[in-house]
Amino acid sequence: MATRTRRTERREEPLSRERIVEAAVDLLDTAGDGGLTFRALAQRLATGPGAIYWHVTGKDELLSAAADAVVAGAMTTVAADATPQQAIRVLALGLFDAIDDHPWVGPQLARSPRQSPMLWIFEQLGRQVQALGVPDAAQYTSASALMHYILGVSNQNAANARANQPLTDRTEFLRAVSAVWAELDPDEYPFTRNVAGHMREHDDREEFLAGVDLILAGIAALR
Amino acid sequence: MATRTRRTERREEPLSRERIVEAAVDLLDTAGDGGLTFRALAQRLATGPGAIYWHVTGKDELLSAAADAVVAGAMTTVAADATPQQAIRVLALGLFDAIDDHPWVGPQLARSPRQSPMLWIFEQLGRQVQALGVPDAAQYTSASALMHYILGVSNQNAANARANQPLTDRTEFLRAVSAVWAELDPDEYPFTRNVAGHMREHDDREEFLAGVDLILAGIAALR
DNA sequence: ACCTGAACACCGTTCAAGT
DNA sequence: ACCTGAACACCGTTCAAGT
Repeated sequence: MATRTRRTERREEPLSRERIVEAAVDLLDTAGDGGLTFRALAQRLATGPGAIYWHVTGKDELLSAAADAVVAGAMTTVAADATPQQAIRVLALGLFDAIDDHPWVGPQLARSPRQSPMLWIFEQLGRQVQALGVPDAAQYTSASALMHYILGVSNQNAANARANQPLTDRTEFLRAVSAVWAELDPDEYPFTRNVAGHMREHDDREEFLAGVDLILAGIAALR
Repeated sequence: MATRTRRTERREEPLSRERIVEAAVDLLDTAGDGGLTFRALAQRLATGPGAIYWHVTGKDELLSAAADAVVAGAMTTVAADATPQQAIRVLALGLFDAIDDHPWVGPQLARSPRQSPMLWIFEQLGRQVQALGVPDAAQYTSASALMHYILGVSNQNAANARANQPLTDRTEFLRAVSAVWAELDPDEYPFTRNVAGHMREHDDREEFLAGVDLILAGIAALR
């Protein structure tokens, strides 16, 4: 008998929801927010645009599924012996990095109709809030504050990165923002001008975690 | 001489950036996120689609300008004799209501290239943070936490309202969410199930303000 | 059951032509 | 300077026809 090929030849694998979503994520990462097209996706999958509709109801479901996949991947590892505070920081950084890698996820999360990825994030954060010993009546508020801060900053960061692709260096980018802010009209933007200096020596992720800690301090004050 | 018409006849006013943006806001409010079309907008302005391009560079600028107009309108009134805490609550509620009235603003704010409306919100909140006596190094973090929480919850609320247009009654809607959450798999969503009950008797705007106060408590802890 | 790809209705944007 | 509207390139989605 002839030797079997070691790994399956990349021959015509059948189309599947999984393969479609995977290709969609790849296309979104590569070609950006407007790059996901049924025609481009079909070409990449070596088929016609109509074929995709057999596995997926439409573009909305496709985007939802793509966001689902990214968020699920970002939330896998939660160390069992971590304190709630540590676990929250790990979750926060995981989301921050995932959204940085997949900038299209942010806008999608809010629009999602069933918004299951957000519910999952809410659940994960809420468990840690519970473990912190927050009284029942304040648990919703606490988890909500953490989630919205985390997603808001992550989105903002991703949008900035997308808008300033030329400046790949992060410190260079922050320096540029700082310079723009320092030039603002002092009568209209006194505060923003004032914090412009702080921006120059500020590390995104540390700054992000400082915000998480601020909210954790607020939560602690509730006990 | 014939009597003059009391108010100017709505005859062919010349096209202007202002009229275009106004019509765009109206169209977005009426027809929803996908309702803003150059053809529909041109029809409403009794002209051709090409005419709009003389006053506006494209759809992105149009959306930015529309969001700008809404945010500017929401941030006008800040009482001079209010405490910083009160001023922050007023700003927060103003944004909450504005985004509730114009649900398309949320997604737009994040995407905005120059994102000037967000900078303006940041500035307004930051001034109050400064007035609270927060040390310089923590002012950025504090204003950022407030802004992202406020915009996140407001967007979420607007997205929910848009998704559940049939249920106009708010308490009815919350009851529905509560019922769905209570039915979640206890192994996968223990926390969310647990707070489902709290949702039934929860007032959106009060809950929203509770979150603002939580962050204010965190800010106070920094002093 | 699953795929193909032409066809439909619609969109943002351009541009020669008008006033 | 400002407006008109046909035309272009592209999109999501459908569907008769194939295997």
